Amino acid sequence: MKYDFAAIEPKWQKRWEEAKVYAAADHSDKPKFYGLVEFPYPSGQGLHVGHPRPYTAMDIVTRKKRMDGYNVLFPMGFDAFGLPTENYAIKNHIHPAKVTKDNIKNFTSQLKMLGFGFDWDRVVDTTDPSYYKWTQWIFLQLYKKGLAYKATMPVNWCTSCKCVLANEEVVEGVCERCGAPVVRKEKSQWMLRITQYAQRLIDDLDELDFIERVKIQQRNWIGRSTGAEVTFKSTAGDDIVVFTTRPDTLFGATYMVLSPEHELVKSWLEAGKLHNADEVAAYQKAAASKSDLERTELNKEKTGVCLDGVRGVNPVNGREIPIFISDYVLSTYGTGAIMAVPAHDDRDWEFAKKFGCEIIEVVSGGEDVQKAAFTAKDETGVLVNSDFLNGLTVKDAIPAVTKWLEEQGIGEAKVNYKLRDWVFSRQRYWGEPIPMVYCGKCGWQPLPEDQLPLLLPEVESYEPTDDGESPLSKMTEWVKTTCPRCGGEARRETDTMPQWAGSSWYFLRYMDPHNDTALASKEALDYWSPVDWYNGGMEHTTLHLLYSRFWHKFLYDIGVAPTKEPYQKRTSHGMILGEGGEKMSKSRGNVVNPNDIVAAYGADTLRLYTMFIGDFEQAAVWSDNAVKGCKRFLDKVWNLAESCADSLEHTKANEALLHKTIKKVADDIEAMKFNTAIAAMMTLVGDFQKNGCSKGDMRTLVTLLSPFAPHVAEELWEMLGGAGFVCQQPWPAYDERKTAADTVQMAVQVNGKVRSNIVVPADADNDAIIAAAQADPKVQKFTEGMALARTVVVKGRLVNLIVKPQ
RNA sequence: GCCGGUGUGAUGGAAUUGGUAGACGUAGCGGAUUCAAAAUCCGCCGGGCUAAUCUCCCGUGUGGGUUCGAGUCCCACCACCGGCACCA
Repeated sequence: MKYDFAAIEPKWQKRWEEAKVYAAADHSDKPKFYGLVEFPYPSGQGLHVGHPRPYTAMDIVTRKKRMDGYNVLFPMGFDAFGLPTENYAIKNHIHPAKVTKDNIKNFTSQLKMLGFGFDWDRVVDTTDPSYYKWTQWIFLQLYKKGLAYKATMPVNWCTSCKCVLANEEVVEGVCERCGAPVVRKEKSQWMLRITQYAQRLIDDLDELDFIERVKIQQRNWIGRSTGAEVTFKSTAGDDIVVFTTRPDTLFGATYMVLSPEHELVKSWLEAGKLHNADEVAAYQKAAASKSDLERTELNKEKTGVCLDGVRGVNPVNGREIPIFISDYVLSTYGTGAIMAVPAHDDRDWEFAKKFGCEIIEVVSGGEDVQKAAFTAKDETGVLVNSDFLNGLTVKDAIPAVTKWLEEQGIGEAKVNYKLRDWVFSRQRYWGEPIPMVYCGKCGWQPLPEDQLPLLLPEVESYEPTDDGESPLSKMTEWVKTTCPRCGGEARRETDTMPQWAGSSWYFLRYMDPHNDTALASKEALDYWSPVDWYNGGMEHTTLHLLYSRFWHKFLYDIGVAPTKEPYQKRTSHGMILGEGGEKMSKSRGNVVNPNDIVAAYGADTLRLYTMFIGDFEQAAVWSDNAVKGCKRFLDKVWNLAESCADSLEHTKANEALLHKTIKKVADDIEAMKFNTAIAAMMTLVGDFQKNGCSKGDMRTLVTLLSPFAPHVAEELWEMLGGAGFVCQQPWPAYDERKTAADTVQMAVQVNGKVRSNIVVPADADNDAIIAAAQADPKVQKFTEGMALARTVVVKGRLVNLIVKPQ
């Protein structure tokens, strides 16, 4: 018989489905294991080779867990709201729901074709009303707790998608999705107060088993910095509050800078206090019209205008100092105002040089501050020109001055975060409707929960409008409603939620996907929480991963979720690149379609190859040629199974390696080193070919192989007379004692250089090993006439003789 | 600029975490089988020296260092990739 993957694979997929071997039990005496992969966006192109890599990896992990006796939950679903579907629908005049349905169908069959052990009874679809009912429900809870609010503010506006973007969706000043320029636009938006969770999102990382780069990236994104808020006076009598991380340098503040949007500037202009009002207004206007891209590109040259008519007063010494406006101070961070200390801040220094401001050294220990700012924040700097702070190090001066400011009532310690609140409105059709109603009398009112889900209405056109309104705004009949509070005439919110909404809690829905009275039952949540291991892309670190941690913490706070954190462990895979080492893309024409590989070599070969291609965490380059090696390996296994000896005993010659391999494959799966696990099995097969092998040997091999290549493993298991499914067998036991051979080969070094090899009994003691080494003629060539000064023995590896001339 | 990551044969990558560098796989070369090809099997496959050998010499981005011993640790640099970017 031949290894006929085209017949075998569908056969076993069908049998697995019939026997429901991958269904997770709601109740079980076994320990639970919840393995999760990021659910795909069901695009029209179908699966590409990027998908199988993380899916196969977690499939292997969860299959191994099942064999280890866990009750495993390994679910799959579809994150189906989003722009591509909507754009496709617009172009082809098909309803997005229909497009989504077709795409999901296609994705499902492709995923099944690859033999993943998903529990298909638990599929979720974020666009299904029975699902988004609960997305809307969570929004209402956020609203009720004051964590969702409507605010008019400058937001990121994608000129091509005609839609608002979250900060996280703007990459280098352009839209993450389409690459079009992003501009600032004043809009009234729903916002989520993620900033209220900033500290907890940082702190709780400590308890989690996330790979370090994910933690670092999240911490950096949240961007905590500690310092103080200090109140300056203006000569016009106002308080100007500034934030600084360096309160110790207060005596060196020689001017102030307000962001162009600062409200004090507005009020001074209106009150006619500024003699150069025209110049100031012109600068404000120019700053407002700059896109993010222009802001970042122009960040080399500092610009600004000095306010003529109002000055600031430094509270520590009563000195009057000039006030500027400049767009290097952001209105959205801190208080939108700074004290400038050019001697000890690079940006202030640069600005001071350009505008001729005074530079006063208050921390000694650096070079001449007229030539460059001295910014060290450690013990190297000592305070000078600073009255009561003189002589203190920077480290000591910061708490000292903070305490003093608090006593004087002119300042206090303060923590700031770079993280901004989450802009939650999108002016598009294909998203969850925001369940809010605006009444002229009562203001914004939440929809009563019994009216959920608030269904997306059928519309004629999904086109976004140029005036920045959602397509839903044209649905006058849908928009018109009554106020839940007073019963009067009211309008529905016409913006929809962003793509990230549905994915912020989907892992909870898998625990109890058909529940109609709660997002999931308490029992299911208690049993399955948290996700034990979640693998996904690095690109979601500051988006989905952060958002869903935020939502989950909120659900924990209101008593819905049982754990503080949603995911115990997070790992991340590298991308698969095209053959040239470039990103796969349609325009480059280097996209590999999994269907083609499955047709030519079978799903097992594809699975094996995507795991063998390289280090799982590292990017890897696709190679059509190397796929063949994996197919050959499976062919060899097949041929061995057909020709092996009938005995169920292990062959003596293979025993040591067999036991080593059992251990190695198990350890490597846990460490996600799938490539070396496969290499170890290849080595074992090489030994089987050399030494011959028995049915017993082959059964063990096939069991080890089954998480990686489940179809062929099932077929061979059956062929070798195994009972039941191989995927339901326990992981083979290995015997530590049997992994050791009787004798070992050791390298002999003389002064650190390998000169020979000796074979000694595995249990030989150091003296015996040294004696054997010294007896070796090749070694003697180098030790002759020398005195042995020292020996180093590494059991089972090498012996090093250190000799000196006599 | 700041924060991460990576750098090893022709090539994808291994290396028990300080212990014989190049496992395993591709590609290549030689042989067996075949009328022939495919498939399969066996052997070779970093560089140098050599007629050929020999753990003889060199070799893990570069230059130093620590160590009996360094791909692995330390210091200084170079190149590429990713993230952030006027966050006071």
